Amino acid sequence: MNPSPEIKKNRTDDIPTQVKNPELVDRRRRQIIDAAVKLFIDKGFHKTTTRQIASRVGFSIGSLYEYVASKEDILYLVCDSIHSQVEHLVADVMTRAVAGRNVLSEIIREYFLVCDRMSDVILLIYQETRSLPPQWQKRVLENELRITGLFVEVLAKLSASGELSRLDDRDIELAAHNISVLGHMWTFRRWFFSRHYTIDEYIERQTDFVLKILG
Amino acid sequence: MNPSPEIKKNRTDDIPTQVKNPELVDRRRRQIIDAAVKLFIDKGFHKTTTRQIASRVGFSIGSLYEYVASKEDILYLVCDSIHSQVEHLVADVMTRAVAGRNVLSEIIREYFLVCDRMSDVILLIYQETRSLPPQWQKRVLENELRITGLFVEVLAKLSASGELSRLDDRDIELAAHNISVLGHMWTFRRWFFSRHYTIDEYIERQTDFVLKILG
DNA sequence: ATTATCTATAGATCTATAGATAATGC
DNA sequence: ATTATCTATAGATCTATAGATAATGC
Repeated sequence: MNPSPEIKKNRTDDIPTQVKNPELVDRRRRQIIDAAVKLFIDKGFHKTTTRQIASRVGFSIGSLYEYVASKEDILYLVCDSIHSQVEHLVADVMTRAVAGRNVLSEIIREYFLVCDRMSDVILLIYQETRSLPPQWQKRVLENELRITGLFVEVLAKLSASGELSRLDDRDIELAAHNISVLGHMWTFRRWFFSRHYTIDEYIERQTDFVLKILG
Repeated sequence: MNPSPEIKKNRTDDIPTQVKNPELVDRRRRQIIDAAVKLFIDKGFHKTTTRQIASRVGFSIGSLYEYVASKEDILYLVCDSIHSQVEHLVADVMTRAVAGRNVLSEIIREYFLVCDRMSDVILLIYQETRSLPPQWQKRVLENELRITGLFVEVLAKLSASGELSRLDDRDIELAAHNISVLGHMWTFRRWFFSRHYTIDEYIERQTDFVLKILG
């Protein structure tokens, strides 16, 4: 999709490390992220200890601190990785959907399914973003906004081409936020919805609502 | 509104105390809640120490533990108090609105204004509910559901009387959740919305959307 | 006597680092 | 020699409680 060569996003700029070999850093940090995500989902950030993370990765606490400078660094790596996954999935959904019929319904359906699959980590972001240092908190919020921006683009295109009713920019922006958050709502009210609705019923009814607004 | 005499809800049943005088317990716990809310908003639950809470209330750490048995107790008191405030405010909004014209718009407006005013504490609930012991977590979620239930009632009434289009029960339920969460969205995306929208514009546009669905 | 409050601290962690050791490649 | 990893622990907290003290009412 993007013609420019894939830029390997490397967080070495943001998060210093004692280790020289960049591939090793990437690999180890990936291990750290995988271990930490599970523990954070399970017990939350503050109740997870750096020792538990190290031991789950399978190396010592000393080694852990060769790859990050603080526990917050790990949380940032985790949040950034989650957003990057979600963003890729959503972008993917969109390229596939614009080819078909009923573009908007298709996108909503696929996006909500992504939210359903990722619900643990989406919840984690809602709960732990505030535990980040302010500077990284800002980054995480920018990531969130970028994902909403993908919806803005699609809605704007559909509105301009007449496939949806014409709305002003701000209505489009707001509708994009609403779609994002209604996906999240499935995750943070899961304790209720998963007992009373299937994801398919949820998708169907919410799609009808959105189409009444935009259709 | 409720004909039965006001039952003073006393949390003594849930949270044991060493202190015999019930009025004193209520008063001191109110002080503890007030101090803790501010600190939790400021630094989060885990980074607030029991000592800081005690010192902000103006008594010793020893005394604090006469009124609660653990730090989690304080968080529960805080969450419960917040929900009880919000519930009262929302219930209030509704009794006043059903008298007037444009009931639904009026309710949405007033509810969103409540969310705007209470945004710090609403955010706190989203972030810290998971730090509660499971049994109390459940209580907090029930509180949330009860507030959504108030919207369900109103929508059902309006739908039955023909003031809104007829919807089945599940659409009404879902719409009630949506309204609740769109109010919360103003609080947890405040970092974005407060820069780009006034609360009045937000209310106006979201109300138009909701009326397209229900109106 | 009883109730409420305070002081002092036990006991249990947890993060982060210093310095030692092992592995790799010249 | 250089890089990566490990062990051991300094240093800093923090929650919760035991036991002492002050205040209140009989």
